[in-house]
Amino acid sequence: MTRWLDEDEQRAWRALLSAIEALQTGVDAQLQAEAGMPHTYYELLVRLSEAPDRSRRMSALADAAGSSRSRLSHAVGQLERRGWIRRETCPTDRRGQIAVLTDDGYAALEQAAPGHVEQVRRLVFDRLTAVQVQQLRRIGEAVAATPG
Amino acid sequence: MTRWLDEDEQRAWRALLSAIEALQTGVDAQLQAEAGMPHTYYELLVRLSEAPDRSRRMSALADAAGSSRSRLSHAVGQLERRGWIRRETCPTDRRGQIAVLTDDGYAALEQAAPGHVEQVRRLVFDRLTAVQVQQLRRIGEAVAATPG
DNA sequence: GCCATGAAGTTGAGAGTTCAACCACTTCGG
DNA sequence: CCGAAGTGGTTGAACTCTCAACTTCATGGC
Repeated sequence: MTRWLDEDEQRAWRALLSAIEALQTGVDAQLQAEAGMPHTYYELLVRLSEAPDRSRRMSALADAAGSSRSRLSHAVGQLERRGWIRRETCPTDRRGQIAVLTDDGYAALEQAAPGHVEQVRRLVFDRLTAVQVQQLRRIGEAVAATPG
Repeated sequence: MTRWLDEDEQRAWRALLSAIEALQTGVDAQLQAEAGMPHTYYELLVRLSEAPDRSRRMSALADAAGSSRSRLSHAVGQLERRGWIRRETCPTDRRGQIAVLTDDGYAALEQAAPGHVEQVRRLVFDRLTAVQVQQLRRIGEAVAATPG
């Protein structure tokens, strides 16, 4: 006995899917073109830049960026090759790795940020009222909340 | 002179990113596990199933599903190999191709749909009030609207 | 009619993600 | 202490997506 989506839910769901598609394409294309990295990589740099000593344990970084461990490993490998991140072994747990944002990485982030924010504004905030921004936050938080 | 995001925008943006991440992972994992296809493929089957004769020109299908031409070509190739879609050449435009949902494809969709809807409900609608669903629709439509 | 231009689709290579193993190390029960 | 189970992280293969050519066919101006 499947409870199908009613008319309103259907519309909302499809609108959401279209919005997500537009967002991802727009954000990724901009970052790829102007900064040579996908949005997921940008997010990693952001999270690292906000952390104490610009560094974080791999798994903490994965959680903060909403990434799987595997994805993070591959991504950090790539970013390490570019010299934007450096790996250090954790002193208290020899299994652990610590990802550190390098100066070059920080510079890359600083250089990429304005264009990215501009694009986010164009794609999202220029299209919404202040009230809708509040609504969006509530909705986003509800959907993002872990208990699935 | 970059106009950075203010506190509220920042929160809303991050909540949205987390929500999108949770959604994509949840939806894709469910469909992959129970139906052996990613969400983008599922969308293609849905759009075809709704079209007259269960068929559509490639480019119309791409637009309807919010996909690039290239992505669609690859995807239809894959789905054709599974016998879920068939290609026909367009009678009025010899460049054109028409994607047709096969009976097997329709069956696959019918089999996949309940679990998918269930998951969408769990991830989205069970977490929102009716009012929020309306809000979400408005916001989604605003963000999805083409004029970038 | 012809040619330039543009639209419809496809293709292959490169990049990122997932999934399932896997190794190294830590923790916990006995 | 010792072994079992669990945690942290990596790896390679399979898969999907993007981007930039490229082919084929339609169209509009001359």
